[in-house]
Amino acid sequence: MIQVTLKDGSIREVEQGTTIAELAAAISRGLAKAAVAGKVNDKLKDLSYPLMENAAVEIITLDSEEGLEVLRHSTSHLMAQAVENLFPGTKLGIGPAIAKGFYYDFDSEHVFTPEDLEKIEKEMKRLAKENYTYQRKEVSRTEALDYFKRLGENYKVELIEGLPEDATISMYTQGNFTDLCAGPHIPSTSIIKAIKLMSLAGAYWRGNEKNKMLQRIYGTVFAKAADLEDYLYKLEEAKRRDHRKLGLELDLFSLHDEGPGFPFFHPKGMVLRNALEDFWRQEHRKRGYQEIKTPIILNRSLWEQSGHWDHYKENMYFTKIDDQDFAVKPMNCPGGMIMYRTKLRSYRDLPLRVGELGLVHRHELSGALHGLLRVRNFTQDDAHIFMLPSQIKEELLGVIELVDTFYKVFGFEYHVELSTRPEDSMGSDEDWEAATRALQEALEERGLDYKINEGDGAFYGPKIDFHVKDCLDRTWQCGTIQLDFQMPEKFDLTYVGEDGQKHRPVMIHRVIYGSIERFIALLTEHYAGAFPTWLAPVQVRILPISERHQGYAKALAARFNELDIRVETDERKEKVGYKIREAQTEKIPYTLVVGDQEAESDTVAVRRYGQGDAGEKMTVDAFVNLIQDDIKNKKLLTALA
RNA sequence: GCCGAUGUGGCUCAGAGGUAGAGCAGCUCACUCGUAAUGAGCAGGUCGUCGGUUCGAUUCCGACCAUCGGCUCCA
Repeated sequence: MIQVTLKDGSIREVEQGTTIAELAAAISRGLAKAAVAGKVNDKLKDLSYPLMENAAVEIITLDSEEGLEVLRHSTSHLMAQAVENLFPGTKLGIGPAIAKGFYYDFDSEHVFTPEDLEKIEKEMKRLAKENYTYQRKEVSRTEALDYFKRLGENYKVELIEGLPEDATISMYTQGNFTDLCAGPHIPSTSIIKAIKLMSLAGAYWRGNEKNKMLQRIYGTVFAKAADLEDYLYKLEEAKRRDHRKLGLELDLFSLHDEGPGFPFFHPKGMVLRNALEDFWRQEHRKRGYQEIKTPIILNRSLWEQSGHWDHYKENMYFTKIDDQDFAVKPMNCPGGMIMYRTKLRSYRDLPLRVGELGLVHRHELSGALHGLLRVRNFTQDDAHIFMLPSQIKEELLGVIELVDTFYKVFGFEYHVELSTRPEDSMGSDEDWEAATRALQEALEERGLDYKINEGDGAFYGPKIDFHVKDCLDRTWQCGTIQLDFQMPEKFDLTYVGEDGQKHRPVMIHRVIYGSIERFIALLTEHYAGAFPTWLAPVQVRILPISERHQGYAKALAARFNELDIRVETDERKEKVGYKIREAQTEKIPYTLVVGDQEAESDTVAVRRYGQGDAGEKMTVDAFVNLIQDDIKNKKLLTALA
């Protein structure tokens, strides 16, 4: 007999060789039915895995993310099986589970079409009903290689050859289909029901653009149909929130063939931008930042000095002026360096916090452009902090606090990643280590969890990235803090220390919004276009009921305008219902209906966005107090879109 | 940049080898109206661009441009 410790801490004695499935059955019938896999000493295993010694065992069901992951992975095999049945000779790439589904990469002469997806899905459903079991077989390296070589599965062969010497190589078979796979898998295909193939895409073999592009089919699967429907509904909701769609509908910005990736901001988009920038200036002023503006175009020599010429050239735009080479800035820092050098700095001046809302241009690949989220010119809410080495941690903490303050105001969740030295970089190992350690210490002192991205740092220093989560659960890098020992060196920046000698300052590059354009996109999707009052392009719209109320409406508008409340009057000869509908469509936070009753008593009938009531009557003063409080406190709208 | 799809009036979309239609928006007129669409009329497009096939193409073919979904990259 052996002892197994279950998730709840209880210990059970079972025969040696008992499988996880049998263990589940011994615990309860329900569990046996729901079980799809098991976890032995924290390692995922098949239900058929025999327990040979004392271990901690957990039964995995489809209620958990891990269970779904197993299901999704197994479904990707099922899809590959269907594809092989329908399109014999298709070569297999890889087919993992991903966040909300799975994919499989195929290499086929045949170019898959959306109609094929329907056929494949149908075949998958047919195969699922066949109730094939997923059978694991451990094989030797030679056996595995022989098998896949015989089938001409060269990608699988490449994978096997890349496996470490001591790796256990396993293959899984369901029906007529066998795939190289570490597992685990669900016991049988009949569990797979709520499936949908989603889309087709090209994907490079092993993610390397030098390799052949394979055809990737994305699909998803859930434990039950209701979950799948819910997921599809959320995708629809996300489409409704798409900032490209809302940006057009709300007249915020536009993109044109004449300037791919170079957005045009409309008056309403500018109001939003300016509100974000005003808030930014205010918060930065409070924290001792100064603001500067450096040129867009600067001489080649500067970019050579900064290292951009060597490390960032592919992303830059160039031009010639009077026969000399110039570059359009892709970053603001070199300009900031020049600024620092305009006078002799003392240690008493440090830390020097210098902000710049700087317009940068970067050549992005045409296929990467995406609304305002990925553009070719954007405004970074940049700042460079020049400081003494002893001030590093405190300054880092200051920036982290600032980022947190900002994101909280918008109600964004975020997570943090730390990126270390990339291959193409400059500087000494010691500097990089010191910089990385400083970032790490600041994060730890702040008590923030973080993920490490090896080799993902900027070419001049390691960085902390802040990733904001949007309504589609996509994450976007917004804020970033980069610690830099290189630029001060390259530009020979100095300060005079207490000892009267020149010393080298350390520098931080950082952004909070990241890019104003991207941040606007995120906000648009996050709020579904219903911006909180402090950001709303139009905060109040006044609707006179008939022409004779226009005078009162205009007088009110003038009053609000004086108070810096963004107001519009809808004087069209339309019914109130029509105007209300339009105001709601435009997601204006406050709509004021004014007729005889209001005009006589200096009151307004207030209707808030998304709250379908007739609106409460209040005096104009009371309304002013209400909206000013709303604006001042940057209140989030509570109503849904 | 790469793979695939798409590209028709401001917006959403229909259409067919013979030289284009709808709804919304816009404009005009009537209605002066109390919380999500009043009615009628008018106007608006060299069907992404450039070539080719054809008696004839916006419709078929090719190239290019842009957009969309991914890959790669990144604020």
